[in-house]
Amino acid sequence: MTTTTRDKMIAGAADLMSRRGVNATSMRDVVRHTATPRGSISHHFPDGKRQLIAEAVTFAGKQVSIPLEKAMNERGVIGGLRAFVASWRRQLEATGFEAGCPVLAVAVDRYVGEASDRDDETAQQHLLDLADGVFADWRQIMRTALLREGLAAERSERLATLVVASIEGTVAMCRASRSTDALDQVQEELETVLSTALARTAG
Amino acid sequence: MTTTTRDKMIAGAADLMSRRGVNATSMRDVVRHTATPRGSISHHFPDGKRQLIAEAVTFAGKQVSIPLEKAMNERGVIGGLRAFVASWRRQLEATGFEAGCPVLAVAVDRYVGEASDRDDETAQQHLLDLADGVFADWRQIMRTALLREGLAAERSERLATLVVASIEGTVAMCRASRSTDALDQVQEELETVLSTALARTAG
DNA sequence: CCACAAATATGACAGTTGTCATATTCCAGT
DNA sequence: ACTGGAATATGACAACTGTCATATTTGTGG
Repeated sequence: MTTTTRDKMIAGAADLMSRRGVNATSMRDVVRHTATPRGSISHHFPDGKRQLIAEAVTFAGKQVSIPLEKAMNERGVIGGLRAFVASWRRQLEATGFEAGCPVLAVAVDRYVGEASDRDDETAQQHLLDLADGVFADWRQIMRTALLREGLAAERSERLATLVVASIEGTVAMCRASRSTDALDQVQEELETVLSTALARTAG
Repeated sequence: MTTTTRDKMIAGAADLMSRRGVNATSMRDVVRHTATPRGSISHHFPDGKRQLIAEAVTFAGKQVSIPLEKAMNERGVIGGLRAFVASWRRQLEATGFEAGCPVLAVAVDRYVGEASDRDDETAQQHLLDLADGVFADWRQIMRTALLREGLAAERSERLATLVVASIEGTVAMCRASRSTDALDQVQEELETVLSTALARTAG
């Protein structure tokens, strides 16, 4: 495939960003980690590191949202939540609690490129907008599933936000504690909250 | 006071870390931002940047936990939750959604110092342990307050984890969206969850 | 007033970063 | 076979990083 090198760079950047953060991930690290040619960076990403980060964020976003939407459609809200949590647990355990969420990394760890100009400010916001769009995407999937099972619009939106935010926070905390205990606890409470909210609707 | 320079450096480091992340905060940035003498860094922090980060994390931890514990004692669980959320909302709005949580920054954005030796691995874990300790501290305060109002031990622990994790995640999301909407939504749902859990106990 | 340690100033160090310019290789289309 | 553009290789650039060594200042106890 023609785009293999490019895709490997994007996936490798997302992986490294999720482990170390944005600024601790250098382009030389990416080519080392993915065994890709360094000379191709400026060819595949003419706008430099900022473009690579941007593509890594949308890549990571889809990598989560596509199976999430599928699970929601096939297994309902509770099943979808379980799949969502399970995928994060898998990622934590498979990497020895090294990898977290690259989208959260962009939201927390601002990339500081060439300073001075007002390009700086606007380019920063471009990356933040991208991360915000991914979070909004995930929330939207959750919200739609809750709506479909009969929950009110505003309640669905609030619960969707709670689910995404709490799991993002929990994944970061699990990385710090090198344990999935927090994830287990949050999963149980979220299941309880969603179940009772849906039961109240049905009853 | 003798420790004014030192304290200004610690507070400034915590502030910059909460805005840009750990690796995007250089020691030269800290002295620029706090108008402190650069030559004093190695004097006040002989172990270098890692020590400054460590002190900034514990400083930020206490800055949250002390008023949180006070609010929990004076106003109960719901009041304490409201104070907790309000302090984060204040921080977001006062800084134009620039500042987030420096402890989360340490958990997400790994500081990469001098490589090679196994010091690397253990020193990394020292910072992660510190962040984990702060999160555990906040959770403990929440858990104790829930216990005191009659909730079962395991439920208290789970709910405390949910509260801290969801708010940490929400603050990061709000920084990305430059809006407190997510915080409003999460606050409302958390209040509902805690209220019904406590009501079930009392009734 | 003096001495002595704490605090600050200043400059240098090797290493890394993102970016770019220039060469070289690869490979499909004719 | 060959040509033209895509892809890769290689090295260099200035800027920045954390750290350290070496002055110089400051403030306080004698």
